[in-house]
Amino acid sequence: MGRRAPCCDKKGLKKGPWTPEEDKQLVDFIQANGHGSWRLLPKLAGLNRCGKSCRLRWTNYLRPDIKRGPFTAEEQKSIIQLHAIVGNKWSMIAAQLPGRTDNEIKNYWNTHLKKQLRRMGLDEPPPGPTAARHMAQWETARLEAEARLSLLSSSGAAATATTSGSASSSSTAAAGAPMAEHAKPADVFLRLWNSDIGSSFRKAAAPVSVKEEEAVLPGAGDDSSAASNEMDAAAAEYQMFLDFAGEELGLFHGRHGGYSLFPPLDVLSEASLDTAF
DNA sequence: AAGAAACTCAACCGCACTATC
DNA sequence: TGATAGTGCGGTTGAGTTTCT
Repeated sequence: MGRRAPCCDKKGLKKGPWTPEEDKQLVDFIQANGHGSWRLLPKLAGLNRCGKSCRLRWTNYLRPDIKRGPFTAEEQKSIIQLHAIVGNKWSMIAAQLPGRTDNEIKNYWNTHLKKQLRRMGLDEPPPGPTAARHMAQWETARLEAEARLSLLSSSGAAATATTSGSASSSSTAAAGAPMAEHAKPADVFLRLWNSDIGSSFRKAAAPVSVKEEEAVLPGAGDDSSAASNEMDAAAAEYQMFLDFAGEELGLFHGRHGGYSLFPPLDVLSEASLDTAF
């Protein structure tokens, strides 16, 4: 497929921040006519913007169902948990947080959570010999999860077909479309997270990263093999976590972007979330 | 009080995928 | 069947704001 010309290469199209007038024009038009073809929309709505810019503005800012304001503790937890399994699939994560956009979650992750986790020693450690190993564990686990998605997708994911219904795009789900596939409020992720496997994973994850840091410090090194064993154990725990998610709970159903991985947040019991941490 | 540094987040860019012709 | 159009997604940028020195 050849490279496409950028949609905004037309001279004279406005870029940069949207004015309240432009916002109103866009909202009025979409409310009256729907967005239809994004490429045609700006012309029809009388906006001097490219369609892509209009779509972005609408989906990330103007959509009526967008929840503004700070992320709640529950949302933070969900993001962290989901990110641990699916990685930077912001649209998938957003699909589980009604009213939040992928862009918002991505920004929140990059500016708050990443930093927070790093402080706790749970995110990518600083560069070094053990860092590569630590990162490799996480990356391996993440790739495993993605491989499962692809595998299930290519093998038809028969079980999924019965529950997925409308293979709506993640952004549609994020836009508040009803998620028929989640009619049964089975808080699958909580079951996983609260299971023995989830519990042991949680216990293993934090201390290991601290120990692996100590293991590379001069003078702290006579126990490096023990630290290494613990890291292997943590990797194994995480692997079990993923296996359990994929095989026992059927968590990785369907093609990513096509179906939701988990039930929407609003079916999750707040109390269970609190006890999960 | 002022300049520098750090932070935040809306918006843009470019690639990838699907649909259509 | 290949080319093209349309759209979605993740990564990145940069202007505005806040905090620090």
